[in-house]
Amino acid sequence: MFGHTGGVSGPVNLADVARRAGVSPATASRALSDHPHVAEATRARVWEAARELEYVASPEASGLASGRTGRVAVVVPHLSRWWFGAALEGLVAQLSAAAKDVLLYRLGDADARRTFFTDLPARRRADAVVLLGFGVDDEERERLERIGVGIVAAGTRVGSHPSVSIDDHAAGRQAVDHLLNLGHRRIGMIETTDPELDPGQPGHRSAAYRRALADAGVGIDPALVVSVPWSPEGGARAMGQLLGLSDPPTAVYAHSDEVAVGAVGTLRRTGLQVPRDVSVIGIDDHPLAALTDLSTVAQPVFEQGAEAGRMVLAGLLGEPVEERVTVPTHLVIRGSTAPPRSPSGES
Amino acid sequence: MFGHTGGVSGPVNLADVARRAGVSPATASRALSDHPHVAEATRARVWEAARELEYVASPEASGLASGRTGRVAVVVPHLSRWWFGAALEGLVAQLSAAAKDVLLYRLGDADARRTFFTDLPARRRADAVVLLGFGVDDEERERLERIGVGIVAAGTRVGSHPSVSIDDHAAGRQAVDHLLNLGHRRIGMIETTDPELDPGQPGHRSAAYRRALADAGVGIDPALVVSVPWSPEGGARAMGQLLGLSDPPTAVYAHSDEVAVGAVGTLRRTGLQVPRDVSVIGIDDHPLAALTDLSTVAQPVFEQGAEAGRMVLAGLLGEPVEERVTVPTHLVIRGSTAPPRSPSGES
DNA sequence: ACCGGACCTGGAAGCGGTTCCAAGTCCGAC
DNA sequence: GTCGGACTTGGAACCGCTTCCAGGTCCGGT
Repeated sequence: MFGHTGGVSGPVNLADVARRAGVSPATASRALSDHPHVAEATRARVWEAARELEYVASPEASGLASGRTGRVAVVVPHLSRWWFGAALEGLVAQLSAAAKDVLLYRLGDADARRTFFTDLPARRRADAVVLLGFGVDDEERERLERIGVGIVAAGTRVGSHPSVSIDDHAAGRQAVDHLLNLGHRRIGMIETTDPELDPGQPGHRSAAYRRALADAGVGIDPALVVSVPWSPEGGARAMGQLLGLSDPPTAVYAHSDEVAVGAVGTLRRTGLQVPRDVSVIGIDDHPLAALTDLSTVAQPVFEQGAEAGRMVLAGLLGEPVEERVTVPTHLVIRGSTAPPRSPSGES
Repeated sequence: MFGHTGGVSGPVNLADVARRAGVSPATASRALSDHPHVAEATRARVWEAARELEYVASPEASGLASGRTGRVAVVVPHLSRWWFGAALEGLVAQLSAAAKDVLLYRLGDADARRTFFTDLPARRRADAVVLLGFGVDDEERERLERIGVGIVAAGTRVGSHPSVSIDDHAAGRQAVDHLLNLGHRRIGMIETTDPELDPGQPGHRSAAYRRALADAGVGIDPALVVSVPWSPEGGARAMGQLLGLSDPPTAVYAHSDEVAVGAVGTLRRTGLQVPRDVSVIGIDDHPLAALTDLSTVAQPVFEQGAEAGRMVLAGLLGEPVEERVTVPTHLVIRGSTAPPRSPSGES
């Protein structure tokens, strides 16, 4: 069936609709795009004709003529990770409700990334670009801006463009404070480095850890902080490293649930019990967290995508767009965190 | 920055490139699209001019003129589930390597679905449509075919259009046969019903279960088969139901890993040990399976998306496309399956 | 030296809409 | 009974690129 181009008598054009409705193409066009200054009766007749003919306007033609594409480009670093899929879902829901087409660009590796920002394939292809969990550096941002279309970010900040995200520092504090409140004093952190996500921005989730400990008057032991690339395996490895310390932590704060789950796996394999021997907390409220009874700090992911979608649509309509929306996170206490076995202070 | 339309002196057009290269637009067009019958020197000059000017062709204009859009529409029922994200990743990798734009349509609910097949928004917007884990009934298929573009399916079959998928029956047998080989005779099945996935097709994974038991001479107890909607919670619930039987199963076969993980959760909560008390096996080899040490039947997901992409590209080039590619699955034995505690036969 | 043909290249006609501009209609107001 | 203006409508000029068609060049063959 490939190569077979269309129905019996070729596609239906605006001219066909106009003829059937007994008006000029100009009027038909106005009627269909809900312009003012079209008699109600005429508008109805045109719509009726269009319906009967199953008319679908050629986006190419109307785009060429109007200069608008009706498309929104979405840039993501990953597709198979939960956060991105969920956020994308929220975004797509909004956009398709507004009849915008979604153009998907996945920039997986540095190569794809460079090509994208060099060739700017999105140029002329979309009316706006959404960066979904995709941080860019200044140079990339500048190049992107040269496309001349609206830019919206979700999950990160991009210059002063409208963006929606959580307060990473606050989320980190919610997690670490929870551990502190439980009485933990020797708290490890599994930090994840994901250059795709935030090349420019410093790790707010890490800063929150240091700040929380400082505020609680707990000294920071650099040995308790382990950096790994994002992945459950990374979490497993990091946990192994922490367990190798002469004075291992009684609780561990991981930057994400997936990493936390990896850490829990290592603990189990080692024969240690969670939370009896070690408490573990993550961030995200990944579905996996509920399944594995992991305490975490929940963030509304779908909602962030949806909000980004709303921002894009508002921007496209010329409406004012809030520059910075922060969605709230909240602590979800499950079965992976508990007070330390022996109160801190005793060893 | 919304509404700000482009750089200093407006976008660069083909005419600008042609002028700079000292040729006509016609020749410039031919040179850039690698047509034959263009002198090598001319071609080079044009490319050079295009590079200097950062020329990007207007897809609207070229689409309008050529009748091709350079876009491929992808239809998915979900985005936040692993399978879909992973398959999409494979697909996108192939398509973007061929400079095709990907248009994403998520048809989440019945409403979106109806609208999609009624209005056919994909009409004129793409050169081909890929159904990713998205089954359609005959009526929908017919409407889709009326768009007149190539159709490719991944994860399902759609009429006689090119498709790539696993052999669900074989996968199911690999799982159930594994349990049988371990000595289990009382084997439960957690069946998932997902209308989005396969409205037309019968459950091959279920048929495989019945066939495997029959081949092994094991009678089928209808009470051992539980149907739930796809989700870990569904799996948890189903497991609860199975445990409520007077003679519960010694092993459980779930249609997917996510469901299996839910089942394992219930077992743990009930105080039963896996695999000592009950063995559990799923299908997919979801990353989660490795993390939770779940035995499963692995399927190459990324690869299915990639193959679908290759099929689309071949079809677009007019090359012959295989009608039905079946990718192999293989049993992955992990720690969730073991021989039954008391050999079958004794009760 | 002449001729046919292979190669290159330019001219120009669309592709299918949108929108500016102007013309026409019809009404109420002066 | 005119005249001005608001509302409708049609004509026509693009939007930027592709491609058919034809003209021009240059080469080898006879």
